[in-house]
Parts: sequence; C-alpha cells; structure tokens
Amino acid sequence: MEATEGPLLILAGAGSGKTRVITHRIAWLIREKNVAPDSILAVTFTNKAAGEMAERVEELLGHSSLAKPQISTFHSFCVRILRRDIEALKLGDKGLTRAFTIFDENDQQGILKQIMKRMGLDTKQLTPRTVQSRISWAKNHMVDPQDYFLNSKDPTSDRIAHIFQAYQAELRKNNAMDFDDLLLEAVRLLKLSAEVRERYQRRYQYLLVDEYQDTNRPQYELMKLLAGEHKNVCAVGDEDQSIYSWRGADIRNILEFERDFPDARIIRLEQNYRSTGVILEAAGSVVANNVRRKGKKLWTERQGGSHIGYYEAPDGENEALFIADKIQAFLRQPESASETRGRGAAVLYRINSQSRLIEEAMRRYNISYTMVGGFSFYERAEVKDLLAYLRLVRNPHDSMALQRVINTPARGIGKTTLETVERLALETGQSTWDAVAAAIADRLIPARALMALESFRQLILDAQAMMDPDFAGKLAADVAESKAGEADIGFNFGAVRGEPATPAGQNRPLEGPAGSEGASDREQGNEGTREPEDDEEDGDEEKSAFRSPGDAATLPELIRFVIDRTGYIKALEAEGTPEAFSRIENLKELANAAHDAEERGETLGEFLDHAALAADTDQIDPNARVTLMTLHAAKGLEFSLVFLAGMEDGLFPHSRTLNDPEGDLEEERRLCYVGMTRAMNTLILTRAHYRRRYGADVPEASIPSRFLEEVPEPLIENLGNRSPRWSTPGYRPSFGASRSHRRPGETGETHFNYEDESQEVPRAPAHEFSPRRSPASKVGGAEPSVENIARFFGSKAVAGRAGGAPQFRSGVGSGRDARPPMDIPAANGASGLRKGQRVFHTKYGEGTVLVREGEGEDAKLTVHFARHGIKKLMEKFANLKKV
DNA sequence: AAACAAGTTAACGAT
DNA sequence: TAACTTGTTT
Repeated sequence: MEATEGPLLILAGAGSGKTRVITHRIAWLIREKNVAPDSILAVTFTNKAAGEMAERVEELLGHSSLAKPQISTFHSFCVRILRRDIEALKLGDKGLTRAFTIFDENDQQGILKQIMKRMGLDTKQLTPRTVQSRISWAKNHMVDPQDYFLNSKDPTSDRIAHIFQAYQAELRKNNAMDFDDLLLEAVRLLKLSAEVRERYQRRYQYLLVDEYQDTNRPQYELMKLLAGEHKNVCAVGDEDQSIYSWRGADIRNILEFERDFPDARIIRLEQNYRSTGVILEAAGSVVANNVRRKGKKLWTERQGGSHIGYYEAPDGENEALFIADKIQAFLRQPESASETRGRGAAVLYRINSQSRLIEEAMRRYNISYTMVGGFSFYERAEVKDLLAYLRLVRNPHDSMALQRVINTPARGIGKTTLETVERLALETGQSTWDAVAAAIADRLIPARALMALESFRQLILDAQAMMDPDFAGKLAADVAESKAGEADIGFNFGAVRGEPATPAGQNRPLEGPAGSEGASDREQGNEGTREPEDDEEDGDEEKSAFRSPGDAATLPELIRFVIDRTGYIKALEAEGTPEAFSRIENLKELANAAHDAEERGETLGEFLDHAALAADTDQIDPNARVTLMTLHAAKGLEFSLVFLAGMEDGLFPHSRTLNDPEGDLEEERRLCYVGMTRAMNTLILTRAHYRRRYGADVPEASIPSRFLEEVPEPLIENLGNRSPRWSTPGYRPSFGASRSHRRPGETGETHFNYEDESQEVPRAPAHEFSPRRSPASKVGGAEPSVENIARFFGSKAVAGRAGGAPQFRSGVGSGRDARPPMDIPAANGASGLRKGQRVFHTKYGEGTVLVREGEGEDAKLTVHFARHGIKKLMEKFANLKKV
C-alpha cells in the first residue's frame, strides 16, 4: 500500500474496501508523496464507479487542490484521447476526424444488415446480431478481418470475415467507431504515434486500474502503453469476481500479473467488512469449487449471522410474491433503516427477463422499487430521434442517424427516395449525406421529394451554422484549400447553390450550404471551435472559460431549434395519445439534461459522448430501499438483504455454460459468488419449481441450481415447506400439489407468510381476476386454475388442429372460455377454390390455383399467374373470382 | 404512405 | 407471450 513506485497488485476480496484502498492511495500519493494530482490516472469500468471515486478523493483532499486526478472509465478515457489526437492517425485525407460518432449496438447492427443485404446474404440464417457479436469478439481479442479470415475453419466464418471487412470500411465512411473501436483505436494511436504516446506517458505518472480482473486485451495493452517505462501501475482486482469474459475480459491478466511485471508487489486484502460470517462461509464454499483462482480466504469479525434462506416456490409468480412479502416485512422493521446504514434490499437475477414477475409482485405489494436495466432513457425512440439530429449536426456522415430521422417526423421522404440516395452513395463511394447533396444537385429525385430532401439538408446545415457562426467562413477557406482537385464535388457545390433555396434557408445567410462534403470531413467538429487545450492541463472546468458568450448557440438552443424546425413535438401533440404525451415529456427531459450539460460547460460533442457511453448501471441509487437488477449489475454494491432469484440449472448457471464445465461454468460460479457477497446481513436463495420459459404455454419443471449443493447444508434454513431441497429433479406434481406449501411460516418469523399478507394488499379490483381471489391463488400453477387447464388443453387442441384456427388461438389469451369455433365460416364468395381452379385477380389477371393451405379465414392460396408468376395470397384478401 | 396482419424472434451479461 | 419485422394490401 505504501509502495509508491513500481507495479503493485492488490488482490482485494469482496467487501474488503477496494474503493477505499484506491481512493486512499490516490490521496496518499498527493498528500504524502507530493505527486501532482493531474499526473494520476485511475480507470474504472463504470461511470458510476468513476464518479464515486472522484467524489471520495475530493472529500479526502478537502476540496483543497485545483488540479484533480483523472478518474474515468476506460471508454471515456479513450474517447478523450481520440477526440484530441485521432487526427494523428490520418493519412492524407483518410481517416476519422475528431467529430467521429460513437455507434451503439443498434447502429452496428443496422450497418451490418445493410452490408449483408448488399452481399445478398440471408439475414435470417445468419443474423446481424450474431455477426455483430462475432465481430465484437474479434475486436476484443484484437483479431482483425484478415486474421479472422485466415483463422476461419468454416464457410460461415469466411463470410463473417468478409462482412467484418466491409463493416470497417463502412464505419470509416460514416466517420464512426463502435464501442470496441474506442479501445482499439486508442491503442493503435498510442502505438503508432510516438509523439502522442510519450505525451501521455509523461502526463500520467501513476496509473490505477480498478476491477483489473475484468480487463480485456485492448484495455490491458492500453495500460501497458500508458505505463511506459515507469510502470507505476496499481492494479486492483479479485479474480473471483471476474464475470465479463463474454466481453473479452481475460482473467489471465490478473492471474499472470506477476509474469508481466516480475518485480510486482502483491498485497492481499482478505478482511471483509461487509457480510456476516455465515454469508462469507457460504459464498466461499461455492467459489472454492473453482480451479482457476489464486485462492484466498476471506474473514470477518462479524461471526455468525442468520442462516442462508432457501425457498422453493412452485412457480415464478409465487417466487416473486414470496420475495415481495419478505421485502415488505424487511421494510417494516423499524430498525432496518438505521442498522443497515441506509442499505436496502436487492433482488438479483441472472437474466433481465426475470424482472417482469418480480416487478409485478412489487407493484402488487405496493413496494416502490428501482430497477436497473430494461429500457433506459436513452433507448426511447423519441430520445434517440432527437439525439440522431444532434449527431448529424456534429457528424453528418453518420448514416444511421441520418436514416433514422430523414423522414422523422414524416416529411415526405419515402423508401424510394432513400433507396435512390443509398444507391448513389454506394456507386460513388460517398457517405449518405454526400449522396443526398449529389442527388439534389443532379435532380435525381422527383420534384416533391427533392424539396423535402433539400429542406432536411438545410435544416442540418442551419443547425451546424448555428453552433458555429464561423462555420461558413471556415468552410470557404477549407474548400478553397483542399477541394481544388475534386471537380465532381465542386460541380455539386455549384449545382447546390443553384437550387432554389427553401424558405427556411432564406432566413440564414449561410453560404454555400456547400457545407456538405468539405465541411463534413474537417469541420463538423463544432467542438473544434474550442480546441482541446494542450494536453498538460486538461480539466473540464477550464473549457467553459474558452466560450465567448454569444458567439455560438447553446445546447438547449440547438435542441429547441431542432424541435421547432422539425415540428417534432407538434406532430406528437397532433397524435394526442397518452403515449405521445409521455414522449413529449421524455423530450423535455432530454432538454433538461442538455441544459444541465450546458451549465457544466459541456460541448455538444461531450453531451453526445455522455449519451453514448451512459450505462444502465450509472443510474443505480445506492440509497434506494429496494433495487432490482441482474447479478452483473450488482457487482461493487452492497445491500442489507439480498435475494438471488431463479436458482435453477439452465437459468443459473445459464444453459449456455453447462456444456463447458471448466470455462464458462466457473464464471457462472463467480457470478454466484458476486451475488452472495453483496449481502450484508441476510441472504435468501429462491427457486421456482416450474418456470415458464419463452412464454411457453406449459411451464417447465426445473432442476435446482448446482450451486445450491455447494452451500454447506448446515448454513441453510428452508423457508418453505417443500421438504426435498434439491432432490428428485424431474418429478411432476399435479397442478394442485403446491397447496401443501402453504402453511404459515415455520421459520419463526410468523408475519413472513406471504399469503396472509397478500390479503391486505390494496389492489385495484382489476380487470382480469375476480377481486375476491387472493393474489396468491392467482399465482400460476399454484392452483388448478381454470385458466391454466383451459390453456393447457386449448393449446393442445390448437396444436392438434391442422392449420389451426387463429381466432381460437388468440382466444386463449383473452377470453379464456373460448371454444373452438363450431365451424369455419366461409370468408367470401371465393371459398371452395381448389387446386386447379382458374381464378381472376384484379391486379394480376388470370391464374391457376396451385396449392391450397389451411381452411376458412386464413386459407392461403398459391396461384400461378401468366404474367406475374407464382404468388401466395390470402384467400380472405385476394378477392379472387372464379373464372 | 399508411394500415394491417402474418411471421419471426427473443432472452445472458453491458461499456 | 409480446414486440418487432416483413410483406401485402388499398
């Protein structure tokens, strides 16, 4: 700990006060060792961890010093480097500019989809999603398209390699990077440019890496590059908490730290300040089954503690209600607030989709909760739309943003128009944005759409001008200087200028909207107006000082401009639906966020980077009384009461890890360890005996998680009445069997019986269920519920019915008393069309029925038409006439 | 262009 | 099951 120079590895067990160690070390370096604060760099994995760390350091230092240590995530640190220095990678005209866009997964998949379509690949057999994850894998292992191709053993991998290559080219055309590129390009930059590398090495004399066990190859290389000669690296981590191998994290980084840095000192922190002895012992016993670990034994002064609870629910609904009930009891304990130092309860699950049932149960118990994950603010369509406009303002070559909003709200730019533009872009190798300009210039589009296109383009140009009044002037210089040789583009400029200006355009004396190409590459960095200072001093704060008031629009002004000009909110208002209203609220929320950003002195670029790098886990409120989240999201947090829900083989450990016992299964086990060690006082494991997967009609019997067996039996207290703990997998109780578990708890905590409680729960006498029925009895298979049986047989009936009648199928959901229709009514006069029948279609003319599938309403006909070939038609709609 | 319906897929984890 | 995509229609 007191070692200043040289590499240091701190193996910090769960709950050993890791953050404390890092922050104290930073403070110590500054105060005792007189290290300049801004020569310290600490990297974490989440913005939240970075923020907390910064806060604590500030507290320790007593807000005294002006210079601050740089504490950020790997990704935001890389963005920082790249935004400042990426143009050192430019070769002549090629390469990304500082205004590059960060593509999220949707953008990536959108690009991939286009590429795959272009290549004529079937996106069903090989989905863009799959390709994206393979590419991400490759990048996280620093495999480039060539390597990927050379290593490929099968045609699919060959294909992916080609897509990969095309994808990279496309990113460049978009002046864009994906998440993985942020790390890779930063590494590449530091490797390639000695000047840049040495500058950063000089700048950062002391490195601290949090969660070292989760670093992947690019992160590792980045660290080594920054460490340079001084090697003042302090890595903090815990191999037992490595849970991100799927993101390329390489546990070897921590296991082999001593090999990388032979003179490294190693410090083990094995005292746990969080959990009871029982919890630690249980968690330790589980993780002890792993082979790939350095091994350490945590200890605590908090001997004893209550047993690990175990509850086996008949099904998922019951499991959720049980949890809600326990949480309610927990919240009612008056002492819970003080004793737990404000830490509340958490429900942890393996996969996000488990949250639905838990949420429902919480709502029914009127327990307010916060949930991490799910649909985040920035994923809402309207928010993405507006952000897409902002992205375009900064980087118009961002074709994903462009495609997203070119007709949003609708302005009469349809599929055909966009196709024309895209085709042009493809033929000329231009970006979509440039192709838009060219299409306008060459009048490749019908007049009406052309007007719409031009007004869209002008909108973006005006917004750009707004953010940088100097835009036009700089542009002119830029064009003169560098575009001389490019006749075709020059021609376009002229042509564009010749276009009748749109009304909007007339308001703005922006010259040569020309903007397009020349502007785009070099210029759109509006943040370029504020040059990043020379590296040595770098605080965010100073930046705002560079802003001379009044010379450029503010972020909120830009947003208002976009909303006004596009009529986005007007369009939503016109819709008048409640959803539209809530969308408007979201937009206002975004405007507020922009306002705050403005006050912090953030540029448009920084605001967008923030939005791009925001993570669900950043929003976690440590003081929330009840939090629902995945096990992954829970790392680094602690709660008084923790539930691990869904302790079932196939769910946790996840089914995809079961085949690979020594690799992935160990990671699952670490995940279990992480989850268990979140608990300070009480840990409860639950399992549903039957669980509905993929919305299947019939819940499947589950097998208890193998991790349950790894918890020493004496530490467990069974909270249910199902006696066989995790034996007799696969036996099938009747639907009514679960009645037996309902007896007031024998756990001593009598009020914990969730059924009695549930009766008091005020609940809207709602739609579906009769008010008389207690929630518990509604609980799925807990009772021979009428609806379940009906559903069960209903689904059988449907399945058994050739060509199934859809109205019955849908009836299963809504009217549960639905009977199969007596007969299939003829849909129209054409019924009875059989094979060989000659028919007439208003559009296709005469044809012959080749095949008839299904009956009644949804009979499908395959008809051969002389002039239009073979068509598949729904009899209902085709309106065929016998000939 | 928009409305509708059939068909498909999803759901492992997240910077 | 539910959300989304795709294809078909007017």
